[in-house]
Amino acid sequence: MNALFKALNDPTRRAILELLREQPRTAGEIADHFQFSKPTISHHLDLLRQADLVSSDKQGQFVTYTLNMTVMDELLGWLLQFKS
Amino acid sequence: MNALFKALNDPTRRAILELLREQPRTAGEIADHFQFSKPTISHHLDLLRQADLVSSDKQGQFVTYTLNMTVMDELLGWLLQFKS
DNA sequence: TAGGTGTTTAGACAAATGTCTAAATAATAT
DNA sequence: ATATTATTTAGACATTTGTCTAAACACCTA
Repeated sequence: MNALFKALNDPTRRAILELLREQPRTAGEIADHFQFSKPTISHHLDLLRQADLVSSDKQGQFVTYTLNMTVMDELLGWLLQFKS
Repeated sequence: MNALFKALNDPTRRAILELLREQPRTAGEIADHFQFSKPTISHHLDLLRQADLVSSDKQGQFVTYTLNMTVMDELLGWLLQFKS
């Protein structure tokens, strides 16, 4: 839960999630959408992976990142606890 | 949205929200539930207020904090965008 | 085996964060 | 008035965070 909120507490990381909502993308493709350096984006992806918000799959030299919804459900559950 | 995620990115602040879920409480009552100093809790309450997650109401020397659900709905909306 | 491309790791650094103590403010009670 | 209680403000300080550049690693191609 800590890693989840930590990962979500950054606008760039949230934008990455919204980007991946459309389709999986490679690290490079993701980086191209932002003005930060590739190492910076790589670090953001690492935090998203630590929170289990994305999964990564290496195919050759490319690493493809995919959105992982299951952990969002955990957040949803936490949130719904307040709606009652 | 930034202030919201920032406010949620701390276990103490999330615990405060869960505490206020039961009923409104004064700053002192809230502080009594934690081992941190009162100024520290006061600061946490300030961040929660900035995110509009709680509202505060001063009556005499006591300040009562109340959970505000409307902004949680905003988060819920953001979350549901991924569920489709 | 080289050289090129995609990605991550390492290390540095300024800015933000969470905590504390001491002091200030505000309301109440004697 | 003075002291007591409730809360916040101010300032300090160590830790964490987001960013960068330079270098390393991994894979591919000729």
